[in-house]
Amino acid sequence: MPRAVRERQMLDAAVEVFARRGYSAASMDEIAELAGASKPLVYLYLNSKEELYGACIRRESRALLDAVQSAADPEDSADRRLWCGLRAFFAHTAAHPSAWAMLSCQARIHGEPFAQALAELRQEIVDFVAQLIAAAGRDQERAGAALDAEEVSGLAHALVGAAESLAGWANTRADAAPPAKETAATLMNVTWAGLENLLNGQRWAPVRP
Amino acid sequence: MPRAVRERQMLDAAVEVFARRGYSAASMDEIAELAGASKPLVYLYLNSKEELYGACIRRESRALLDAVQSAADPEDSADRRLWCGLRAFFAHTAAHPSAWAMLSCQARIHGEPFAQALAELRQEIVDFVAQLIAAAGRDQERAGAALDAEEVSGLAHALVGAAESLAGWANTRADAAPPAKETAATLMNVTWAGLENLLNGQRWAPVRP
Amino acid sequence: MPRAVRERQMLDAAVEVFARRGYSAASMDEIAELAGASKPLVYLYLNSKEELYGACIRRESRALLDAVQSAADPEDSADRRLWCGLRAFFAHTAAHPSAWAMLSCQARIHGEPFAQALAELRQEIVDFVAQLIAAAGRDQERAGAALDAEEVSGLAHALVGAAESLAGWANTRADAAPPAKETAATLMNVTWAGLENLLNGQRWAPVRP
Amino acid sequence: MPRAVRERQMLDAAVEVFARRGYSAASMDEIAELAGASKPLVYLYLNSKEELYGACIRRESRALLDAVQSAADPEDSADRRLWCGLRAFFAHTAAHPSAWAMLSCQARIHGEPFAQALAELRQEIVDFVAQLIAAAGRDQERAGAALDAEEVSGLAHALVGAAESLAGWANTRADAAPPAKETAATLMNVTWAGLENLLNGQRWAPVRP
DNA sequence: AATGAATGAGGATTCATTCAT
DNA sequence: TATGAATGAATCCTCATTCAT
Repeated sequence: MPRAVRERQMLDAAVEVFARRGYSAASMDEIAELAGASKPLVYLYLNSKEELYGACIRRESRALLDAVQSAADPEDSADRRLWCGLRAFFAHTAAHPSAWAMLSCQARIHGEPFAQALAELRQEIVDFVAQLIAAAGRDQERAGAALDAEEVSGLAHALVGAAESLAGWANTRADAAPPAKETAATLMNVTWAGLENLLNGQRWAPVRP
Repeated sequence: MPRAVRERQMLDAAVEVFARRGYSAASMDEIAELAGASKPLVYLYLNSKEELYGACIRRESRALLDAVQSAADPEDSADRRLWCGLRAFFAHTAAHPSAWAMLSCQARIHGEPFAQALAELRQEIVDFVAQLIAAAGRDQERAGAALDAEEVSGLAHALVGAAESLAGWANTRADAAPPAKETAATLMNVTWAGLENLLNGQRWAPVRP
Repeated sequence: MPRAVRERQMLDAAVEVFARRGYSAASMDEIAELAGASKPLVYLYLNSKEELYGACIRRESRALLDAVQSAADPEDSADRRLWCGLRAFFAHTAAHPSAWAMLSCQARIHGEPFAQALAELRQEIVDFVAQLIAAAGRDQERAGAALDAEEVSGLAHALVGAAESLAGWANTRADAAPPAKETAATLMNVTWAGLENLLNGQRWAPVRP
Repeated sequence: MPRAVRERQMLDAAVEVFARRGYSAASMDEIAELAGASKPLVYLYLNSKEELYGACIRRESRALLDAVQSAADPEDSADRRLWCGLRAFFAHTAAHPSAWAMLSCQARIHGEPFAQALAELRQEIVDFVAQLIAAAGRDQERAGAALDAEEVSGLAHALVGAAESLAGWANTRADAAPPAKETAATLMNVTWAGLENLLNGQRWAPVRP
């Protein structure tokens, strides 16, 4: 069996196992067995548990980022771009549940190796969303209402967190998961109006009872 | 040193270490050392790694839930209740970063023991938010616009995910973390307008370009 | 509670636990708990696991030896003395099953401490039986047929082994254990005729087919 | 070194150590060292202390049973069969003293794992002997004197116990152990006459002085 | 391209034992 | 007389990793 094929099988198996168990509880034995190869071969191709994990993360984050970024047509309006990106995001996470479980489950553990790689992926997504929000602000053509970078970043984090949460929620109901389109709509429903208001300078404020 | 005190020290240390490393990578040695006690004593009081983890999770989820639930005055309007709950949530997670790291980091790993307990905590929070949303719908007094349970659940998940993400984001900037009030405001800004629209029967829809 | 009483409770508990688990698998915790005392007290009175075990063995072997030896009236004929000794043996082992389990189960493990003490007890019993056999030989008043010491020792070992085995067998059928008298009769039935024959110079010999 | 060979070395070492120390006091470290292998290898091949013990017991009981059962020619008379079986038994236990020590030492400890397996081995031997006794009864062709099953079982237990005891006795005098043939003769001497008497309906009875 | 054989290092857990009171 | 608090030392077991073939 040619090396490239074997290597892909190994990564597939590793993603599966890392998703199921987490990094430290995953065992190279289980991975090798699931990959249908002997452990020395796994080591020959991928060197160590840490590198294997790194390779999994790189492969899966690239795939997810590609899916999201290529879904947003730069010609479109900001809300359409966001909407398309979200649809692509939910479609991808639903199509690759193990990959998403691996990426999302340990995104914030600091001790594990490659926590940084995971954090970077997350940052890239957040940045992408932040750009969309900023672009929407420019579409609005109201320089006065411009949000500061800090605030945009916060909004992007909120949006991404909501998306992650919805992706996980959708994946748990394996039987009757709502289609990506619907999940994306839910999220647009909750957030877009608020974003528009913000960009128009309207803020929610607590009403003294 | 009396047992109760020691036990609390141990739980504190364990929360710290579980947060730093995750369940499986955490070692009882490290926990015992951080607690300033010997390993056998940890076992004497808390029986096993699994039970220790369980005790940590129970203690910290209860504390977080209490903080959030007791912050919302049932006499208030729905948006005020949500606002107060969020403020309490962000204040608590900021005050107990390790606890929040422990609770949030592994919320979705399935293999670990107590994944279920974690999932239940999350569900309780989601339910709490879902109630608030439903209550807001009733405040609106428009029976016709009532959202179905499924949709409310989705919205709640989105909101909770956004909150979790913001809490993590706030905690990473230890130096200049925004105050809970501000973070809560950000989240209300993004979501409340959308929720109100929904409750009024207005939905966001993609505009064909 | 006076020391003597407590000490007896401890020995009782220890015999029970040593019988159930064997020396090394028995834990001082279990013994202390069963004795209804704290571990430090056990150590105060009995010093160490090894000494505790020694005390148990001494107490129980002395009791068993006393029972057997005091049952045989030196005025009686050899077979009566043997018969009475066996009855006493089976009665005692049936009345103190834990003690017998403790004494018999590990009689031959060499590594354990006090294996020697156990071996000595066994030797004392064997010697007692050997004396009876030798006495029976003298009763027979046939100097010519005298068995050599070696052979007598072998016979005694056989008899004692048979008795031990029967005692264990009787103890396993807790519900319907045969009375000591019957067990003793079984053993006399199998062995006495053979012994008499031997003392008369008749030996069993394989018959070429 | 091929796996089969290594595995045998491990079993040999384990039998040795279990015999010396008993199950719970035996340490996997000592076994591995005696086997000339590392501990992980022992675990790789034999899974756990418990399974290793089980494997030892199975191997050694099978060997002993085979030796005894194949020694008795079914064409022979009952006493010859018994005699041959005993000779084989004593020869085997003398040739494999560790195995016999392991099998006999803990035959009656209840808590240990595999106590049942040991008990079953013993029962198989007892049953084998019981069959011989019953067969001897049939040879006698005196239906009237037939012993009931219960009594036969008791006799078999006595005989087996005597044999075990003699085997242990023979093994302790490593220097000048009597040959198996002699030990077997001793046992036949003590027991066969009694058995024959019983089968002829004659019982020993205490004589009132 | 592929693997059976092998291990050093480390982790969870238990236990006999002691001290301060 | 009696004990709550505490631990050093072992023990079972697992895992990432390598070598010889």
